[in-house]
Amino acid sequence: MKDIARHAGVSQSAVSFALNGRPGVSEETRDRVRQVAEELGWRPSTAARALSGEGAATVGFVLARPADTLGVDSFFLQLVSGIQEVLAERHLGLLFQVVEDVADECAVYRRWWAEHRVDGVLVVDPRTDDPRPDLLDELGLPAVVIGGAPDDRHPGLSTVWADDAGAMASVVDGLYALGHRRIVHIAGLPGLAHTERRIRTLRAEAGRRGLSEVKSVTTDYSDAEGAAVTRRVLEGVAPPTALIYDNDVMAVAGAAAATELGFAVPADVSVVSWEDSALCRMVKPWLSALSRDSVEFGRTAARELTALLDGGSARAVRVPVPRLVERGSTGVARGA
Amino acid sequence: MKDIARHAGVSQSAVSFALNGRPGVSEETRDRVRQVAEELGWRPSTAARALSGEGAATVGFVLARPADTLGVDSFFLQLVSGIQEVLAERHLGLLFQVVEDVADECAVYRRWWAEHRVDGVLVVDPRTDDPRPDLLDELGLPAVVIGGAPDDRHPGLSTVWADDAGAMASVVDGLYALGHRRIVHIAGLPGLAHTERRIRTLRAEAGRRGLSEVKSVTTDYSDAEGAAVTRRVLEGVAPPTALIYDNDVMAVAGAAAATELGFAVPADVSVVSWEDSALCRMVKPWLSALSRDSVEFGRTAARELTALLDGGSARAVRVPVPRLVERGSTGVARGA
DNA sequence: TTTAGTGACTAATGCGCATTAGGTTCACGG
DNA sequence: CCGTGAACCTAATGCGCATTAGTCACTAAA
Repeated sequence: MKDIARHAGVSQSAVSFALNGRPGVSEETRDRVRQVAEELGWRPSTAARALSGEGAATVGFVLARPADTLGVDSFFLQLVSGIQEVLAERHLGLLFQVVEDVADECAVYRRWWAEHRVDGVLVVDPRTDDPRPDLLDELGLPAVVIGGAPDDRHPGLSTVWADDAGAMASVVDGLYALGHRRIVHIAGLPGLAHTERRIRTLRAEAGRRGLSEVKSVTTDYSDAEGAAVTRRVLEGVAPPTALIYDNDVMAVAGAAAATELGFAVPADVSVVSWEDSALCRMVKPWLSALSRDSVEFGRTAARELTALLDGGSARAVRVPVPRLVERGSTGVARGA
Repeated sequence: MKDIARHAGVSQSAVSFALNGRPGVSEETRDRVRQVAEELGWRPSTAARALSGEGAATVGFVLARPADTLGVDSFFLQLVSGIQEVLAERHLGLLFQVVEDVADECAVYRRWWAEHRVDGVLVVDPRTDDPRPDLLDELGLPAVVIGGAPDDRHPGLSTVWADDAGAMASVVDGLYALGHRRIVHIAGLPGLAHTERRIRTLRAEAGRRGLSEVKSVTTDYSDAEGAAVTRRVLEGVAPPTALIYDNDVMAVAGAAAATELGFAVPADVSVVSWEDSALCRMVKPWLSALSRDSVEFGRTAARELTALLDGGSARAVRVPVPRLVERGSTGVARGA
């Protein structure tokens, strides 16, 4: 800025006013300063800006997953991509960190907060009994929870969520209409808010229809567990006629396992994946899947966070209910 | 720091000396200051540190991919995970950005540099005729190129690379030994350095053995193109007996396409994937794949970058040659 | 007894920006 | 002709830290 001031023949303050749209300089001078700044390729030092109270111009994103669990998962990359798109417009940086568990994640938030490193954070994989909302409230760190249900106890946090309950209800509706009465839901990690929501909804739906042979089994989202659970339930007595998998990886692995056991898909057993991706079109038959726009999900979350940073108040935003894309893996229940 | 100074009954300078291990304070005072800092949960403001010449304590990572291409790809997430692991030890942040193309990527580097936002960057997907090394040289931004071959013209850049040439040679060796003479390599994006290296090596190996029916076809890495190219080459006259795919997504899609066309794997056509992941074990038969440790790849790259930041000189590090994991998709060539 | 030296600390400065408090000039009204 | 305000600009300050240049007391050497 000193250089710009010298080149333009004005004081540093004038440069600051000119470049930040503050009053106090003539339009003429403003233009001249702008031009010089342009020529010099000047960009404000984020450090200096941050130091003089402008915030860090950075948003944090922590992914709490053991390194070996980071497998084939298109969701996060797409989510991040959407987040970026919105943040980039505002020249906000995304500070990304992978940690082992939620405790480490909390430590990262504390550190970022103490270091004034981020202006806000995006929280994923909310859990039942989650320590993070309390912490973020305590720290006063603006935050958007992605995938959590609206939560009255944390009025400071925004929430961007998909209606899992509604989606589950519609999936069960569809399967029921096809004659399915024995349904197993191969769920994701226990303790995750959306896992629990889906499980609760499935139970409620089953109860409503008087279906006793409907249950959920939790897993770690891996192909291995997806296949293992599939084998276990299909080898039992009165095996299910429909399987709902909480992600695409397990759905594909599960469908393969079923086929190996001699169960034809969808003649003997229908398969639904709760995540749509190229994976679902890599097996025969193609898997019916709940499709949602993860990139848009990310955009929405980022928009909520920037709104919060702009001083807006927190709110809960519901993204469209995932849509069931019927492909070849769902059909009429055997014997129905 | 002012608070700490007050609580400990010393000057701010003393606090700074004490906490940074500088001489000028007694051990007794140092301990007291440390303790007070601990109690107050103090962490230095990164902005202030950066402003007083300590660097931004941040490393940049740009992924130049159109949003819709960010599909099922375990490589990057694993790579980032490994990078993180090393950076976290040093309390270095990772600034992550997704952009459309290399031109945008260069713009991001320029901006980061001007804003003093990062101390160094990690560059992925190096290309033939890549503008990035020149730019980074010009900016004087420490950088590690991931996946590029050593490059004499940029003595300032470190390189972490895998020996694609060696791996390709060994794959061709193996296939040749199994009697394969007609081999098609379904390569990735043209222009990527490693794509070109593999193509060149394949051609050389074919030439050495006098094989005329060996070729490479470039794609965009998508399952769709993988399948399309597979169909095209298998439907031609004298179809290949072995297919080498540059990633797991195409390998799986290609294997499925081959099966659909009535080509049994591996009886009629052998399939090798250049990327190993859970995907390769989701189809029957399981795919033989070149396996490498992406997490460790990331760790190595991050270590090289931190070495550079510590003032070390640039070097080229070769990671172990990917190992071919023989599974069910490779076999003796029909008629051999 | 003086002097130099050393250990332990404080005061002062600068990093690059935003901002607040002052200045100077000019036009206009009384 | 003075006072007054507006328009435009400059000087000075602070953000939180690292660092350099002192300051002071006390000890060992001369």
